[in-house]
Amino acid sequence: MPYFVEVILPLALDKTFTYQVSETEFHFIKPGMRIAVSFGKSKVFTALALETHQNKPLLYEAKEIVQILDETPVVNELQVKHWQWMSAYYMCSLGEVYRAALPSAFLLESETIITLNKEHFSDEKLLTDDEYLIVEALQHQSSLKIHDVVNILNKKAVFPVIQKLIDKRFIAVQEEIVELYKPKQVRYIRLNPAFTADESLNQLFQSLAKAPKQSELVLAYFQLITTEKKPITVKQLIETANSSASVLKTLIDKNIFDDYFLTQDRTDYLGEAFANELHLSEAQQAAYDKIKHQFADKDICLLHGVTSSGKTEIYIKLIQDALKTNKQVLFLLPEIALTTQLVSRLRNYFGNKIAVFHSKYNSNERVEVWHQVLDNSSKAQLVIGARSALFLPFTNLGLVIVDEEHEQNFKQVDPAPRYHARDAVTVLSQYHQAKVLLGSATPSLETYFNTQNSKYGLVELFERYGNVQMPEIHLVDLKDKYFRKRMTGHFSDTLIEGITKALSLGEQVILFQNRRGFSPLLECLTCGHIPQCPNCAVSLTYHKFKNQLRCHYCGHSIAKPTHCHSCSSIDLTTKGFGTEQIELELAELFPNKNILRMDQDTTRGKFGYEKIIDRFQNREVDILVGTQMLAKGLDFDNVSLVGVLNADNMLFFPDFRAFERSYQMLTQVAGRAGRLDKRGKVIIQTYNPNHAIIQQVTNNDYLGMYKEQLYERQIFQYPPFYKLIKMTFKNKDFEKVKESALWMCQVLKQHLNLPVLGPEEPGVNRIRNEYIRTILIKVPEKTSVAQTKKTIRKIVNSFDAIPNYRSVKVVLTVDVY
DNA sequence: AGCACGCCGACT
DNA sequence: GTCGGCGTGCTC
Repeated sequence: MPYFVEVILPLALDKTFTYQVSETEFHFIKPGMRIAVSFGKSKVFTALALETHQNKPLLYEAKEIVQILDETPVVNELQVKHWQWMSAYYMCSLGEVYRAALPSAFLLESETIITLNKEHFSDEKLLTDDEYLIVEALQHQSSLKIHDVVNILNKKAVFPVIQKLIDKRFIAVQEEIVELYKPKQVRYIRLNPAFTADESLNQLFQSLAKAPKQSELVLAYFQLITTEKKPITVKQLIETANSSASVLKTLIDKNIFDDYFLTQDRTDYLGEAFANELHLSEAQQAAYDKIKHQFADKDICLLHGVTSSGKTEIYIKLIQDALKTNKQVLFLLPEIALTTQLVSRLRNYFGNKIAVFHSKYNSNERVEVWHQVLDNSSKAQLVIGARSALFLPFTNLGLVIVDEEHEQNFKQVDPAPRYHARDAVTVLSQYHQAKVLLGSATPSLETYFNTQNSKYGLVELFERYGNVQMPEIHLVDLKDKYFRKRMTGHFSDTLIEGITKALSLGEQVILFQNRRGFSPLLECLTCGHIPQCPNCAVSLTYHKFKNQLRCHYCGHSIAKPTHCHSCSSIDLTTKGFGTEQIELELAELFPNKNILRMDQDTTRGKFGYEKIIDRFQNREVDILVGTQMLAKGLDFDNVSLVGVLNADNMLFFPDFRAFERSYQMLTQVAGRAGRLDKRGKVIIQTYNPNHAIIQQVTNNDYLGMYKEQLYERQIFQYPPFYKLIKMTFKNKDFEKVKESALWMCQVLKQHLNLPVLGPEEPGVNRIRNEYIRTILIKVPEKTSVAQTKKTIRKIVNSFDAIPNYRSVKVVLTVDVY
């Protein structure tokens, strides 16, 4: 009776695959183990075992597996269940979820390596030119990768050539699996056991009498071993003895010391928890009590606390509670950049129990955290991370905190699975019967709606920590200011006065400029020509710092032209304004002040972001200019003024969430103002001071915004009343995209009996040389979303069966953010 | 998805 | 005549 294993592959294929295994393997394999399998002609993939069985496939001969990669499962049942939900809900393959879930070091790479076959040498005259080239290359270097062969032959289709060479027995091919994960090794030192007796020890010191450096080191070793009572690292020893590696090497060569290696967890934190007693303010304590109360009969609770209300302390208290019951805690943040600040704060309370996990961590570190979570290690009782942290192999999750719950960053846009971490983690927590706390000063409409219909609990905290007052918000009417000529560049006299005053008091200023939709362009004064991206339907953006024009969609860049490409005129001017220009204007207005800019360009480096924040916190900088990055949960203690240069461009962004977003953004930015001893001030420059959103921001009227927006959402059929499923069509051929999207739209309308919008041509209708069309499907609450998705899936399948449309890429996005 | 096979246009 | 374009089918 043959044995089989059912596996998933990290590919966008919507099925499982069956491989044959031996009886021993059959009994060894457990679901959740990784198995290397060969798939297709020449590739080896890391598959994941789902189950073992003995049902021989009828239609094909199952291949044998290459090898089992794990001793014990690295993925648990709850995860697979969660992946299955994700794949169904977000309309992607299980393989895509699998690929997203595992750290890349877990998904082994296969690299075909070819070597010269020395045993069997035929006549070289039998070789074609291509074949000869390969054989010749192999005489210089012992092995070649497929990639090298591609370069040598300067063509892609190298397999036939290689195949012929194999047939002629000139070369051999081996598939080698490279284990990417190598735990970090730490070098330790110990005294040769021969010297442990007192006598031999004396002899040792005598023998070293003429080598003071060496005896010093040995002494230091004894000193260390008594104080540390644990293995001594080489680094430690050299540092303590203030010695050098060469002295130690001599001692090792003399067989006095032995060195050895141990793997270390590189995510180790050396400090200890301060065992700080957490002190909650009255308001915080009350909120904490209410959350506890809500958790008694609700699994999900929203903590709606104004900016700087001290939500973190409440989180800490709740985490402490969960950890006391030996449960794992997951803390999700919208942005990696925010983890540093938070982690250092939480370390004070949880010391070594914290593990950090996000995609910027290198693969080794991620694998370590994965193992710690899998083993329910004490080092990962609290996991802090960006959205991908929800894929960790939790076995015993007790509490999930989603901070800044409203952030759109929680939604993954590309590639599949296009999931929203807040929503996905909600489902996961149900499997674990864990509680979820969502926190925000400006909750998303969806979440707040769920508190109003009693799905979620709601706890409000309307008092700032330490009784700091909410900032006072001033509106500046730009139309009026321009009319009265009170503007200097993009600065109104009011804003300039505000900045001057704050700076004179030694306080810091934050200026916010949302660049979106309004970037500096290069325009020809003679013919009006604006340089465009050759690959995308957008104008190129001018970057003064690098003196080049860049495309924000595909990254294409050219040096700043000296002549107009259209009419050769040399009269070129920049138009529009972004952070860079604001920074320049500021330098002219306040020549003696330190100004720093924070945006995607300045935070690019490894710790670019941290460096800027650090300098600002250390008060080395007087004015910080930045984009939306500034709005995200950063706390500064000396900022008395926040200026918004133009509140309008985000207000009129063509998106059903534009108003909600603007409210959130402005409120969050405004929240950066204020100090313990002084009420903060916010100056918002706008052309629409009477706009409802601007007014609601000014009056801190979340509820007003909520009600008004909710009403609009209901009338215009948007979330939370309707679920949105977006279809995006992409192809190099403009007509093909147009026609295929139209076909899809008609068929959808026929079969769904739901509002189907489009096909629409987006504002930027071409990115990376591909034309784009979109269709939006609106699914009302009462309609079964699952059923609708099935129907859509079927229609997409028949779409793919149309020869002419096959090459059109169709991307499905469930829940559009 | 990726990849190879196979069938038609623009050049050495 | 070949190189290389992309349409087609398949992967256990």
